[in-house]
Amino acid sequence: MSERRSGEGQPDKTLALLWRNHRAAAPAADLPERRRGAGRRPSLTVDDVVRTGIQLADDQGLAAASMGGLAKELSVGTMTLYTYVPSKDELLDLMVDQVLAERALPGPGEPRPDDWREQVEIYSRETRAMFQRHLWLSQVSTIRPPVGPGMLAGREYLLSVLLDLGLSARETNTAALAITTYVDSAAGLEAESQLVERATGQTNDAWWYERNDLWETYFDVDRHPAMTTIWHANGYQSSTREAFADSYRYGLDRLLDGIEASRRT
Amino acid sequence: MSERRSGEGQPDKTLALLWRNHRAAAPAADLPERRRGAGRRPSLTVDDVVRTGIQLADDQGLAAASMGGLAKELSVGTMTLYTYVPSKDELLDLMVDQVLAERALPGPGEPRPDDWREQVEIYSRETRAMFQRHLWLSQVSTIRPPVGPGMLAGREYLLSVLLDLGLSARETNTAALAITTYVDSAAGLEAESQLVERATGQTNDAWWYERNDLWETYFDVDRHPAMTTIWHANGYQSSTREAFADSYRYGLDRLLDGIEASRRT
DNA sequence: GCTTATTTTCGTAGGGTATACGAGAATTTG
DNA sequence: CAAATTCTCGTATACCCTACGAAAATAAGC
Repeated sequence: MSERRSGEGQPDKTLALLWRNHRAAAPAADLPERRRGAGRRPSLTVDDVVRTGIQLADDQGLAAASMGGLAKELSVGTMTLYTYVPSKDELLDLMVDQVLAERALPGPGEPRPDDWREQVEIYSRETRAMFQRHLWLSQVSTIRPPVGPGMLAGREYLLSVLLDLGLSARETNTAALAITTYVDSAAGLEAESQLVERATGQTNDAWWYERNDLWETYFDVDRHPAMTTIWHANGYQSSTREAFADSYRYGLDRLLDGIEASRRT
Repeated sequence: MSERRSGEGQPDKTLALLWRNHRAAAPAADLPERRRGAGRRPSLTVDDVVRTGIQLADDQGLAAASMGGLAKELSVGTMTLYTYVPSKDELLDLMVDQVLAERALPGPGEPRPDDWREQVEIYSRETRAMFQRHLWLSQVSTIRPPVGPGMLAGREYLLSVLLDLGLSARETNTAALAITTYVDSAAGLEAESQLVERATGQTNDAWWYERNDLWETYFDVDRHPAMTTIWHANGYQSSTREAFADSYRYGLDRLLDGIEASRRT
């Protein structure tokens, strides 16, 4: 599930916004030649808009972070926002990169655990926590991610962890992609699960319970022997939440087992 | 990324629709006491609506499968559709379960490969193919899936495969969840990727190329040594599509390696 | 053939979304 | 004080879902 976030007009403009607070490689004096002095004073900053967007989405859901809702929150006209941000899609990019950057991932040279698996665990933990803080992230497509400092820091960290495994460069990159796919997707599903509970005011367990009719009326034991076996052997977790947590842990551990084993052959 | 699909009013009604073509466990003569004979003749069937919805979403995107668009396609008034389907959300449930059921997964008693990994491969292949045929699936939330024959068949198959591994019932279920999470998510991302390409008329490779500025203007080598290393060692795949395919294969294989290894200890 | 019961059909109305356009307000420079 | 510049934001357009209720179609009973 995902939002649209289609094409942007000016990649250069977008990049400038994403990296607006990084003087690192200073922009080539191209855009910033705004003749500060003339003209009406802005009443907001880009950061104001982005911060409010995140806040609103956190508190009341992504839908509440509409241009109209945002404007009301900031006490300005809707169209005023377009002075600061080219479009809703770009604003979403800015919001996403901002929260991606929140993750406390050790940078180059900073101390980190010796064990590579524990280092992956940091990525996993921080990413899950990020999704938990910002449930709406699960509704945003990551196919064309914001190419900003936050996203790059995440990729850098995971690659730096896997580089030490001594795999080929290609394999290292492939492994990193596989891990992010698993971790990000699973963390996203977990967040989405809670989002649905909040939006509907009904726990997922209650939702399943409401469908008890299924087992009595429609479920055919002959057609579903494996499910029946698992059921009778008490194989189903007691709650949806527990099932999620168990499978997340299990899947990540087995994936890392597999990667570790491939190193020794 | 996902659509809304919030609460449904009558779970019983929904279940009856989902299982409408399965006489297996015949409904308790509760709803079907429609006094066929009196009243105006319906001009459509539920299957017509569902089929057209899938077709429209396949051809023109999920947004085209709106109630209005659907009605136009069927040459009826928009509100007429509500005779056949209680809401848009329920229609989506029906569409999803229908395509889930399309997967050619061996049922109980039907022949299948000896090797369990090859059996998992069938699940993986069929699921990916399903996403490819119906790219819009990647935009639909699976947190509260349609509890219909299609979804149940998928779960049944995967559990039946893993039951033979001799793990505990609980672990078998957990492993199945981990595999579906990985396969469904990765296949969904792949589909979403193509969807974005279609929607924007721009390949993902072209999109990245458009952002070349990043590397020249903003990318800081000192802050991203691992990415730099991978880059110089030619570790990046030549295309987004190739990177996807590689990481999907790699991740699934390592995950299955890990599961297999856990069996021997 | 008429009445009555039943079912399907669907127009209208209401509240939501993003954003193109252009006029007007505010501010500094010359 | 005029000119240049920049920010502000009302209006209009074209979608979305669906509650409501009136009208149309059909069959059974008499």
